[in-house]
Amino acid sequence: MADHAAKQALFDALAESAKALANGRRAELIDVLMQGERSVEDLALEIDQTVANTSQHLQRLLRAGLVRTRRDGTRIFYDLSSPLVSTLWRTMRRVAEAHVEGLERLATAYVGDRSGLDTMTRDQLRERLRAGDVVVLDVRPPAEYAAGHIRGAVSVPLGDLRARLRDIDSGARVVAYCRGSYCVYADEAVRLLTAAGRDAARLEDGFPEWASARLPVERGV
Amino acid sequence: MADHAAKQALFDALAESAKALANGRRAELIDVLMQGERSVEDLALEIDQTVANTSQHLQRLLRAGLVRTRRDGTRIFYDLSSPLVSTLWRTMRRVAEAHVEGLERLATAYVGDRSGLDTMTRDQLRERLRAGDVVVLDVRPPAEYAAGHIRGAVSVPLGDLRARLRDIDSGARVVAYCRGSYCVYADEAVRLLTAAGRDAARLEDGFPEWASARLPVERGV
DNA sequence: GTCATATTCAAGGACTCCATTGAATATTTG
DNA sequence: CAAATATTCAATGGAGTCCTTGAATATGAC
Repeated sequence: MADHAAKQALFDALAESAKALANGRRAELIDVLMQGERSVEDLALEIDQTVANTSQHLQRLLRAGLVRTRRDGTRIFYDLSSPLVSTLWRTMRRVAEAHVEGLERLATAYVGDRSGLDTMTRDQLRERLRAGDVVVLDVRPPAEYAAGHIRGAVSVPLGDLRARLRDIDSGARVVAYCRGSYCVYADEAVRLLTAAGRDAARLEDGFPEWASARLPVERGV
Repeated sequence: MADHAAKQALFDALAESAKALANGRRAELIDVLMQGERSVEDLALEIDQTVANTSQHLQRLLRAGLVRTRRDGTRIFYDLSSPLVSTLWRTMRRVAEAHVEGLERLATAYVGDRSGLDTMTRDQLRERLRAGDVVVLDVRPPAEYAAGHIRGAVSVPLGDLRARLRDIDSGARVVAYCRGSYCVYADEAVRLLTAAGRDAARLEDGFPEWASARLPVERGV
């Protein structure tokens, strides 16, 4: 049969993309990059690491081919190299959710108690959008909204929500969404809205899942 | 905002399944297990490692929840814990194929030159099966055939093929398949059949892809 | 109970990974 | 050209990974 060395080299190479994702910080990076390209410094803030360390992780992802770079003046923007990478990370998450022991406990330790929050699935939101009786709020940072958002959604970054409460039709049902199920922006938004007497719910997952399900999206401001 | 430690712990946990797959030998193990459950010794032979080392890799996969075990007398059989794991490994392979540098070179170094081999896609084979004008050979070990095979396929382990040539209708078009595109059994079979003057081709991928595409399968002898 | 077989455990050395630190490089601004 | 900013590089210590080796454990056969 074929020689063992060649087989091992092949499977070592096939495992390369897993190695690139086999680190919590790099997983966080991929997760953020699913919302669109980012500069190194920005990513470092996002994952609470030094710029030097973040840069090294990014280069590791680059060597594995999972991300690509673009220079703009003095800044370098990293982005996922293809939608396949989103798919891989999403699959990885699903497998972890199904099989990694104690994950649920860690998730609630991070996102807190969600039992008081009303939620809505993608399908439910799609129905309401079709009916037109819902206000959809994108509570992510403006740059992420600009890079792509649910069609018809309004950009209201979490920090601006309180000030802009009066702009939101007080009779309407409000649905907030953000980066995904492990993102707490939408939770905060729903709590604030509910406390203000509004009828609010969060989308169960986030924009990447909406987009990858090929539901209607828009770009720009 | 939420504390960094909890977020890091969560993403470390999400990266656990990636860590489990982040090794060539463990990748080989998952790849073999996609054909069905196996004993430790059997798996060790398959990946050319000592039993002790194989056992440790298997336990790592077990801790990550990707595989499960079943005891039968003195033997312990390992199996994938869910079809999700197959999906993950298949996705990882696709990403590596698309993004890992030099993978193609390593693949041909292992499987050899396939330019002389006639191939057939899943869709083409499905058509021919519908028309009924094709003989399909499963050239994997008998245990893998028994665990599941393409409906209508005949089990002809590679080692038995030469002896059983006379049993194969000499006028028919023959399609051989095995574990997948990185498996060389079907290549060998097609070369042998072609050399014997038969009209032979290999299925581009293998049984797991056929099954996960929900095409007709059978189990048993 | 003893033996054979299959698997796991435990310890060690070589290697790689990770976060930190401080310096080096590249680009824009003035 | 000098200064400021953004990113990368290089070196370090500590932790984790991987394979090897030899011993320990568990089950079934006799």
